[in-house]
Amino acid sequence: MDAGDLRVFEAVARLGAMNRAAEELHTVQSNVTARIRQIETELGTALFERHSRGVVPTAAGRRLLPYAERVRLLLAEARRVVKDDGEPAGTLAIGSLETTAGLRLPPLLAQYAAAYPAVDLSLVTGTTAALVKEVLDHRLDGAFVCGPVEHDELVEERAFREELVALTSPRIASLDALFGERDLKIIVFRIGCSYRQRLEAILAGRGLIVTRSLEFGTIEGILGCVGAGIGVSLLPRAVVAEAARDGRIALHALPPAEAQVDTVFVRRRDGFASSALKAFLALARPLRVRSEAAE
Amino acid sequence: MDAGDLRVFEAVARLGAMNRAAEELHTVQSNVTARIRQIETELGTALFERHSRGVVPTAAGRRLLPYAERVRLLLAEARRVVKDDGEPAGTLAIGSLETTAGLRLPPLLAQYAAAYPAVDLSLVTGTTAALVKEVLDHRLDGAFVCGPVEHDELVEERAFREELVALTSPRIASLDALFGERDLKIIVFRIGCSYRQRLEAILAGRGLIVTRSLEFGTIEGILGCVGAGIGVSLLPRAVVAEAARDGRIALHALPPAEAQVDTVFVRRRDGFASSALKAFLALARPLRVRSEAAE
DNA sequence: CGCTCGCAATGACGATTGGTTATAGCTGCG
DNA sequence: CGCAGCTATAACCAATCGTCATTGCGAGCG
Repeated sequence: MDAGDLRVFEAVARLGAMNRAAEELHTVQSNVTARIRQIETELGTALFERHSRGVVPTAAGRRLLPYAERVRLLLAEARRVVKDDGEPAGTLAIGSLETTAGLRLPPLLAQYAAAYPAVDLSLVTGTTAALVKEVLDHRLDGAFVCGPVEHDELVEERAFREELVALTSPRIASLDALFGERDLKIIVFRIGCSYRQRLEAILAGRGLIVTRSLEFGTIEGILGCVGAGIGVSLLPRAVVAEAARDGRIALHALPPAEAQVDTVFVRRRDGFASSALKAFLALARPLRVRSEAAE
Repeated sequence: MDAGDLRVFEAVARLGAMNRAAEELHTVQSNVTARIRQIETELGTALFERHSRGVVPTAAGRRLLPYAERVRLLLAEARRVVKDDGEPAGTLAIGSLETTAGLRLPPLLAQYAAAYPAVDLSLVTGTTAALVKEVLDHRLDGAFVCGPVEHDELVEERAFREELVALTSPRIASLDALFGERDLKIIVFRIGCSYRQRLEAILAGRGLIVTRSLEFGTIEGILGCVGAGIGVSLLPRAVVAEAARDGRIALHALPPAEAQVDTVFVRRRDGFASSALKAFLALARPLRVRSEAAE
């Protein structure tokens, strides 16, 4: 039983059929059958129950499955470690909330890309929950998300502290004045956006229950909608300061307990941090200090 | 690069020569050379510097080395997990201090052996430091050692609480009376015995500096030597109670802070606990309660 | 009931890889 | 220089792996 065996085993277990596994592995069914049988005889245990519609793992197979993934991940990590000679290189996949990506990251990313041209840097945006999952599944090296996360397998460090402000149409003088409005909606980036729950809680604290919502993919979309009086949103102050100066929207400060939100950088605790990631952290950490000092 | 490749890589790195690695792997040198070269071309990096007297790992090779072991351990664990159907079976290697092995374990081991005849149980004795190392190196499933250990990779739970008593010849009325003795020695099981440091500290606290020591492999040896007035020892009360009743030696109680010692059971935190080990823990835990209640 | 569909098992065969043998080349040492 | 100890390389052999074609089996369906 070596790494190759476990790869075919994993494919069969996941797809539930040697046929499809063979297809995915770019080989033929008989080959998969033979290798599975070989592993089974080597281990002295049946790993699958064969049925006419496919195969299902036996208890032993279910026990083996997690090891197939662990071995795969470990070998992949070994390859990366061997190639990583301390000079940041290769790929670095970072995740971020939409607002953080727009507000805080551009200078950081530009600086990083200039300093380490050998790194293939990629940035994906998403919600906190989605990004955390991506990090856990080894698809992202790390992510800026809404903290705290407090997950056993992750290590997090505070990156930025934002002041959230409520956004409304310029016609609205204060949050309390929202009571008169009809058909009010919560306007957020996406379903599952981290700020959404917080906004709902803030409004609920003022006696406003708003269940309908709109999702946008861009800041501009949110600003336009809020300005038109369609709803209320919650965003970091710095993101919307300009729009407020232009009179397109009104900002409503919140008490610190409601306004303060920490953006944390999460990464996996286990395994190894590539040189590319280490360099990124080294570049990002000073920002955190500056951000704290600015308050 | 699969598991087999890593095994030959590991042998070459450890032995510092493809020649000797080939011998250990029961193959020939050219084969080892070829596989190493193949891994190197696959990874695109040299893993060894070749010299006329052998090979030394490059920086990349040194980075890869720990992964070779981790993959090996992970695959070995996978095999065990597959075979482990919940019914305790296979091997169970337990370590223990000599005194614990003699005093506490016999009924436990007998009970375990009777309840789980399918398990090939083995017990080795040694010092705390040696046993901890054996556990860390996967050579023991767990060990009873002198606590606390407080190692990141280990989980420990208190098993027994012993009262240590000082042993002297019957002629000595108290520890303070030792001042008159000449050529006094510390008598312990072995170099590195966990109780040795404690005994030295206890004597030092009474103004006695004893640097010479004797080591024995059996309780009887220690008792004989102590009884003959050659030295002083420190052992759990229960171990030596009978000898004291017979008048062969004198016991000297110590204040609780010095006398109390916890015997803890340590095992690796990571990985998995075999059914054989789980069953052992299930059997051992009630003993702990009884031991505490007896105080 | 018999047909077909989807899937696994099997056996024969070619391709690729891994292992073996023998030999050459390098380096430090007496 | 020649020896000892090591690695590199080429040629050959064996085992494994992958492929193709075929068989067998159970489920679903007309």
